[in-house]
Amino acid sequence: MTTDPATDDRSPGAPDRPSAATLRDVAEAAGVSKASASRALDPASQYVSSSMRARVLDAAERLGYRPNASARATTTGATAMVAVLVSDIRDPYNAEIVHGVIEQAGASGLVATFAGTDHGIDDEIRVVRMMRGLRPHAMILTGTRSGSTVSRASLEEELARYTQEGGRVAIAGDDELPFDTAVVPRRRGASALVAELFRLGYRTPALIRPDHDAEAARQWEDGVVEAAARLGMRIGRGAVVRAPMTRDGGYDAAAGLVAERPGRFDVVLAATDAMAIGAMTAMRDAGLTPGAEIGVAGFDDAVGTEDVTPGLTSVDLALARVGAAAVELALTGPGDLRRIEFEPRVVVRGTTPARSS
Amino acid sequence: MTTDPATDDRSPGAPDRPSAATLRDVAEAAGVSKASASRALDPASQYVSSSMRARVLDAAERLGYRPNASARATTTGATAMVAVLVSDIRDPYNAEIVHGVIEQAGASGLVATFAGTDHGIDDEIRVVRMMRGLRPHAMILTGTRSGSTVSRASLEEELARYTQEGGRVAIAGDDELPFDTAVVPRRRGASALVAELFRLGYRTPALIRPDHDAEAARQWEDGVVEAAARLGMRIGRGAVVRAPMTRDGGYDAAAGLVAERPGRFDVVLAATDAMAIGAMTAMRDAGLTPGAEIGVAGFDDAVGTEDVTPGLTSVDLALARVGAAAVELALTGPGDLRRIEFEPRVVVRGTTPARSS
DNA sequence: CTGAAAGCGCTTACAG
DNA sequence: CTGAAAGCGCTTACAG
Repeated sequence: MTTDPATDDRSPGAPDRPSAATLRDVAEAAGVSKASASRALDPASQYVSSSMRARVLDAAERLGYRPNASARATTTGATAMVAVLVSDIRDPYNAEIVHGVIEQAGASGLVATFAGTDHGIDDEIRVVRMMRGLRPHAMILTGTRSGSTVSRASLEEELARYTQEGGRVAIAGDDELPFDTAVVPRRRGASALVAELFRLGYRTPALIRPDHDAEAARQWEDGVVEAAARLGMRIGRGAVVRAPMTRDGGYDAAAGLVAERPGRFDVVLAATDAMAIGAMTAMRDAGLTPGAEIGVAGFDDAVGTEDVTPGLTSVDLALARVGAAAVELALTGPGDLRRIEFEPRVVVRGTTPARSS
Repeated sequence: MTTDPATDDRSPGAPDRPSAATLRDVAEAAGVSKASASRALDPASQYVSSSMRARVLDAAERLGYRPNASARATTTGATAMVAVLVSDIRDPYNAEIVHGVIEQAGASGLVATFAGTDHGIDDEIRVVRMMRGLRPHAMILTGTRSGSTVSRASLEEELARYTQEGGRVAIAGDDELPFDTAVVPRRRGASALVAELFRLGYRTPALIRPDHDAEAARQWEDGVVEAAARLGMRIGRGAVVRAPMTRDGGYDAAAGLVAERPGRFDVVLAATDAMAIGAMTAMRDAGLTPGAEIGVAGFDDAVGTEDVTPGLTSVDLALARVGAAAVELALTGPGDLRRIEFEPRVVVRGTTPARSS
């Protein structure tokens, strides 16, 4: 953080730029003053004769005029833009949130500007600094961040600086930073899933969870365990298996469960859809039909849940809505530390038919 | 295209914005003129005494100064920004390209600005108009576009307008618009895969291709057929099956092949990894081990190829590099209608062991 | 090496 | 309803 401030992002050799049509061009073409042209172009402006407006609009159309957003921004002080900081756009989870952000921003007349922060929290700090120069209306952070406590403090400080300048910050994701947050309802979703399975007649779940301790995994497990306890469902000692968060991880874990605990569970819950799909295959390979003897449910309803047979029961976390909600929070500020959390949607498919208990 | 020009993207009620530190603030704090402060902050500027530069840098750091990118842009004429138009960020294919774009833009000191164009080519035209106002250095278009010929002409016209204003345009994807293009090497990749399989001893491929006629699918099939013909591999009449472009589509197609043409093919090529993974399951269900009796290969090496057992042979299209290359093309213009195409990488895994023919 | 001045393309009081 | 003028925060010749 002691690197040269403000000196690192000069643009590279800008080509000589032929001129685009300018407000003055439009004004001249329409035979009016720049001030009038500006007003005529502003739909919100009241005091404009419709005849002049028509002439100006016509001239603008003819010239292919597009107002220079930068000039406008230096006049008004802020850019019609929301900046999005996303750890990795290739993660389908982030992509879904980002999609919601883009849509909502567009609906609010703002464009979304991105910067990747693949390289951890320090990268994120750097990006916040850079983005500040753009004077966006808001910054949306998404994805989980890892990094030292020191880095986290620096990040918060940099964001605070931005809010002091009038910027708005909102988080789309986990509830871990002191700003307005659209929370991904993981815990709640896991609980809702378990409640639905209970209603369908399931009583003895087995769990396949990631072998790392990410916040997301913990929330899922907490949600499952909490609902199970509340409803009086038993989760046996050996019924929680850790495995790599992949299809094969799910396969191996389920294979183990089927071999070692036959008859001791009536439904397998996996922390991700990919793991659940692996588990389905393992069950097939063991001579079981997913859904027939034992139910299977995934989580996140992101990919492939409808592509398998039978369809995989899962939970739709409405991530695009989370992204959109973050934008709304940011744009309707100030109101620090608000929380928005959607109701996740349990999607019951063929892998969890009702039990005739 | 006859809607009000230039009147549709005024920003919503901008909050009263407390002031951010400004160049004048820095200059005053350092006791120098604005001009000097500006130069001191510009690493490329030669004529600055190091003592003054130090004082200015120090003041900037203290004040948390970030140059106002908009003001700079209105002075220099262009924004340090590349605009990316992407049809759907949730598509992993697009996400991968976009990732490359973000990285490369960042490396060039530019930020990437996005707009989604989910709603087809007309949406894209609208977005180009809007983006023009931002005066980005370049616009990168990615994803396939569908739309009428009229719409396509309008899009080209709008893009031409942008280039006349000094903007640069590059395409990352299919070669279908008259601008510099970083081409996704689908056809070439399919050919390379077939050649590699030939080398491994395979002689009689069966094909599973999507049941729709997207350009991407056609290129894959062309690449396969061409290489097979060149190498003298036989593709029987009934050996090309069309199926939905999903895991289950691949499953059903492969199940059919195994049942109807036993012994008539030694490797199954699927147009996507998802279809190939479905095909693997179908083979297992038919009592075959993928790779043992019959080889399997996917395409695109996007997701899950390493998560299955054995690992799925596939082709890495290096989409992130395609995205990065598009940025480079755009930034090193002008040079109309250049084509860059990378060598795709065939990734041989367990599903296609060498045949002891 | 440094500073005063002009200018980038807008918007917005302020006077008509 | 319309226009002349000032100002937003920068950069860049132009003179020292």
